[in-house]
Parts: sequence; C-alpha cells; structure tokens
Amino acid sequence: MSGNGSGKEIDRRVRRTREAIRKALVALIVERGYDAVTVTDVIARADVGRSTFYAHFTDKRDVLAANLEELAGFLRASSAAGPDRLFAFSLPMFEHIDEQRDLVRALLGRRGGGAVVPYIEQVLATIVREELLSRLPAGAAPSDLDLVVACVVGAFMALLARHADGEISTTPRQLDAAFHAVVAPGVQAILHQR
Amino acid sequence: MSGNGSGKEIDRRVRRTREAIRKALVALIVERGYDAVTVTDVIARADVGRSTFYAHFTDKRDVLAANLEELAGFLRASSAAGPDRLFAFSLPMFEHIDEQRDLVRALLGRRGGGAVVPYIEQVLATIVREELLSRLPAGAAPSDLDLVVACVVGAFMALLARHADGEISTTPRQLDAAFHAVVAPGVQAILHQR
DNA sequence: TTCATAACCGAACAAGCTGTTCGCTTATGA
DNA sequence: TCATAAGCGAACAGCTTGTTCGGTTATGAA
Repeated sequence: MSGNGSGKEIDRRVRRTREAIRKALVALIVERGYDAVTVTDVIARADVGRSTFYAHFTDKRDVLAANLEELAGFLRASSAAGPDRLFAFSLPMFEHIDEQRDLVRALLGRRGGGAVVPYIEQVLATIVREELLSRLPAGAAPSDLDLVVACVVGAFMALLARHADGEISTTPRQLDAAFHAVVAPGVQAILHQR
Repeated sequence: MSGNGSGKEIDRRVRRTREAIRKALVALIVERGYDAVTVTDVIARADVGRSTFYAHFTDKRDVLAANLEELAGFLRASSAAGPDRLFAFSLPMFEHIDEQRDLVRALLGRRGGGAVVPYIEQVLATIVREELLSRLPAGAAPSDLDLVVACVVGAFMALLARHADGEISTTPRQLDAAFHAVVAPGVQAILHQR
C-alpha cells in the first residue's frame, strides 16, 4: 500500500505473493464463479497466510484491480488505433475476449458476479463519449448525449456478456457486425442531424 | 411452495407473513442496498420468526420473485398494447419506473446487486425477439437475430439502470426518445434488408 | 362454538466466512 | 553480514446462514 511510484523496484516476495493470489483468484473464479469463491479458498490455493492476504488486499474485489487496469488500457489503445471508423474499439475488444476466453469469461460473464462490469462500463462510456464529441462541431453537444452513450455502451456490454457466457457461439466479426448494424445508423443520424 | 393454483384461497396468516417479509425486504433494500441486507435484518423488520422465513422462502432472492412476476407482466402487457410502434414497451416501462421510483431503484440500480437484472433481461429478450420475428416475413429469421436482440435489450437496460440510479435526471419521454433514436434506425435497416 | 390442524414462534445449534492481532521465522537487498 | 521488511499461522470475536424441535396460537371448517 505504500508509495507505489512506478520507479520503485518491488520486493520479490511481494511480487510473488501478489501474483500467486491473483492467479489463484482467477483460477477459482473460472472454476466456481465469483460469488462462490471465498478468501479462505484463495489463500489456500495461493498457499499464502491469511494475514498476508489482508496485508496486500482489502478484499476479493480488490485483487481484480490489476486485471481491470490492464483491460481498460487495452480498450483505450484500441479506440485510439483506428480513429476513422466509428467505435473502432469494438472488433479488437471482441477478439481480445475471444483469446483470453477463460479470464474474461470469469470476469464479465454471469459467473463474474457483476463485480467488474461497472468499472469496464465506465471506461467504455468515457471512450464513447469522447469519440462522439470529436465528431461533432465544437460546442454543439446535444443535451442527451449521455443517454446516447449509455445506449451504446449497454448494447456493447450485452454482446460482451453473452459472448463471455458462451451462450452465443459466434465469431468476433459477427459480434462486431451486429453491434455496428444496430447502433451505427442511429448514432450517425444523431451526429448529422445538426 | 405447494400447489399455488390460482383458485386456492390462501390462509390469511400465510398472506400476512409473506407480505410482511416482502415489504420488509424492499424497504431495507431501498435503505441499504441489496447486498447489505441480511435475512436476519429482514425477519427483524418483518417481525417474523427465523424458521418462518425459511418455511416460505429459500433465500433473499426468492422473496423478490413475486415483485418480478408483476414487473414482467407489466412489460408483456405494454408490448401487447401498442403493436404498431416498434418497441412499444419502452415508454410505458420508463414511466412505470418513474412512478415506482424507490422500489425499482432498489431492484434495478447498482444497489440492486444485479440479483434481478438477469431475470428482467430475459423477459425483455423474449418480447423483443417475438416483435422482430412478427415484422419479418415468415421463416426469414436472420441467423444473427439473437445478437440484435441482445443489443436492443442491452441498450434499454442501460438506460433503465442509469435512470434507476438517478445518475441522469431525465423524463421518461427523453429516455424513450434516446432509446429509439439510437436503436430504431439500425433495427429498421436490418428488417427491411431482406 | 368447538376443534383438528396448519402456521408460527424462538431458542439453540453447527458450520462457515471475515478481518484482525501478535509473537515468531525467514527471505531480501544494501 | 545483518537490519528489516515480509510472511507465517494460530487464535479470536463477530457475523452470517440454514436447520431443528417442542411448545403456542390463529384459522377456517363443521
């Protein structure tokens, strides 16, 4: 918890412990689902003392913070990579999910217990919001912009969750196509309306 | 749990007990949020014996079944009422939410703990799916219909959640307008494509 | 009104989880 | 080499859940 400055080298023991806990939690979530995993399970699997766990993390939830930061970074990078296409983050994200199936499934699907979804939603909302603003004449933000953002993010997250749950066996391309087919026309209309 | 045939008269004590528990739970969720409410809290507030609770319900979650059934019925009725407009359930639902603010807020917002959302999503998905099918030539269901349904439901639920959380102070009409503006053009295009 | 019965009570229980404490041991990196 | 930060693990109080069971009371039918 002390100064986490990026320049500081971290004690190897700390690194090992944190990693062990993180991996243990993810593995257990994949196996049983978020809600069913207890701290006791995690420390047993990670082979770490109880007090050690609480010395590093406050919570089950807290352990996932690192993973989330990583995922959020990926989202931001994806959206910056293809600025010409509307909602360019979509396809890369679906592909990313497809690769890291187990982990993302554990975090975003129903088994994830919704502990993580709100965080991703917020990151996504920021991205979508800025993308829309950048395509509007400066200072011409419609009053209901946030509602549009919520719609878009909601649609995307719904596809994500379904895919993570494996309820729909589809390719990233199909998911991306469906997302754009449903959402893009409406958004384009809103953008060009003014 | 025994035969719940609609014709059977239910013992007054049973009715009273169930109602007391239901009301207690809802009130507590509104106050503290779903996750923070324990069964012990509920029976204390409802002034009901512990064993009595478990004689009627298996769970916190189980108690909400009745409320959910009611809400689902409302959704179905709304969609049947205006069959000429695309996604006619939208406006009535937003209005309904606006009225029963506290309850729905407790169940659908962040404080609801996501215990209820999946259920509503499924009811909604069925409605949307059938509405889309009814607007297509018989037997011409596109293979990615379920993806489209997921998108639409996701967008709607996102607006619902935001409104329930009070993060956006908007009128039902505005919500409905945004929902249709974003989603309708894309869906119309998909429908007329064939 | 009577009365068999279903519903309720509530105390007690086992089992489980959480988060903290504390004295002791060990790995680390300067 | 060695001071120190990290980890250990047992023990703990406090909370939760779900079940059991003998005794009490309201209910609705006769």
